Amino acid sequence: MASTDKLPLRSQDFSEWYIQLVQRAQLADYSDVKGCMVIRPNGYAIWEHMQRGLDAMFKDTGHVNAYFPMLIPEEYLQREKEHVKGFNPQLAVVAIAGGKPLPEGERYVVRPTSETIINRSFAKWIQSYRDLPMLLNQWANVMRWEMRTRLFLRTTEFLWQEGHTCHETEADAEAETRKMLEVYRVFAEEWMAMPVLCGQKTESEKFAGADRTYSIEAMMQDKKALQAGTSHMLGQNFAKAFETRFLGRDGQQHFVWQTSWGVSTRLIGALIMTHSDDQGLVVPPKLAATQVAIIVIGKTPEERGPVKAAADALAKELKARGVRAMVDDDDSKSPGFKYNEYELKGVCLRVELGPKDLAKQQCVMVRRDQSSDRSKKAFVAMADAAKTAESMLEQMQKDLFQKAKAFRDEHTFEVNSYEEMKKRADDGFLLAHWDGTPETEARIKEETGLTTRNRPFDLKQEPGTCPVTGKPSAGRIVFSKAY
RNA sequence: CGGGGCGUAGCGCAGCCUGGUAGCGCGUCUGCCUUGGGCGCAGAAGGUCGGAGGUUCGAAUCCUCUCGCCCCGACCA
Repeated sequence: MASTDKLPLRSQDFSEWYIQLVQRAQLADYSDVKGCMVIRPNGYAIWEHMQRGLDAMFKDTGHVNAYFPMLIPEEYLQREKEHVKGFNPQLAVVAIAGGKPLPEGERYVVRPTSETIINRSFAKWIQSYRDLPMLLNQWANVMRWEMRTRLFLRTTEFLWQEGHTCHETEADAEAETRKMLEVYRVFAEEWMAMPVLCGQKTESEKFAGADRTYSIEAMMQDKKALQAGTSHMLGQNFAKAFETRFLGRDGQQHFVWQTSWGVSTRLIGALIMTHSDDQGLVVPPKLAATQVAIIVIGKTPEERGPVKAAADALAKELKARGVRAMVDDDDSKSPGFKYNEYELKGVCLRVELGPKDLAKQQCVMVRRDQSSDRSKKAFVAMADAAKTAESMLEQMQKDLFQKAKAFRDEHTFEVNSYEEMKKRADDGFLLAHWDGTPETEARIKEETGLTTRNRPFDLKQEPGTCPVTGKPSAGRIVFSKAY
């Protein structure tokens, strides 16, 4: 059993806490394949719920799913100058196939992202403005040979969805880019209960091959930032490289305007680092595999019999309401052991049911996000149990978001001098002026470890002075240390 | 590729500095006892100390080489 020792404390060593938690909650393991991880059923269950939520939102916005090959002819990658420059160092290349070495130029790369191979198809499929917009999404694995990896946050191979769309006009593509960023915001905030900043990335932080990149940025409990999703306005860069053209309403040939956007299993890491505590995993109800665990308590079979019957009845009622509930009748483990076990695994609501409760026709309910406070046990009449459980889950979803938002807001500051930036480098999100040059951005990163996250849409842009160079600044941007 | 750390029982570790033939916790097995916050007690099994070479009467311990893993950094859509 993996759960006899306590976790390291978040406040003492956040990295260690995170790694131990991921493994002890049986979400994922390191693989023997360097840089890769094994997502275990508990971890994959969270991904499945994420997929379900996201996929529904993509369909609502008119997108359809498709699937393209994992191997991309090397030559495709080379076609877009910035794209190949950005990804070349991270590629895994297939140099032998069918027992024969492939000559240079005829090799394949394992997709690091699919813009190029999808554009090959777009170029064939799209003839006229009547074929537009083309709105595709792909659920897939991709591979990027990163130097340093971290469970869920950055692994050599990862699972994601990548949306790829083609539009008639620049304005349409821009609107799509922003629309999908908004979909990500809603998903992050309403499903993951994770507040995010929506905004534009800087030139040096944008996607290789895009005109503009937008991101959602979240704050983890160690006050570091995590880029949780990106949406790219690709302009006509790939269209030109692959000759993805259409006959316009004006009777002329035009290159399509494109977007791409993606989120990955990194979101699982984000979820953990946003909500979980020293007891283990905390998962928002909308994404939890098990929302309610009912624990049967009793010494003898005579005692347990009626308790089990009541527990089963409650579980049935919960399931009828669409709540993911389970009954734990295992008498080989003590109730106390199970409390800790379910807290580690992130079950949202624990129901304790024993002979004493049954005599009073009640049960005990403990919300996972309040379980460290032992006074927060709720005594609930059995008649109301299902309804109460359901409303407690709803409340928990809201409270998790509010708590995370309050944390982020408490750790967001305006800073007005370079000294102040250096001093507060580890304190969270710093709103600072910047002269807009990559040189200054690079210098700040070098000297303080701070990187630009994005320029949030809702951050009022007022002119000021760059604290580093004293040059004029168009407005503040978010700086933070980041994963 | 730099910097640091670690390889000793299924898992987590101590022992190493100052050499004397291996120990603790958890888990496992047996029995009793327990079950509302990680039950308790008693007993038992389980190891070529990552590998190779060297020093020595004697090496987990000292020296050399080697393999592997982890953390931090550099890198990064």
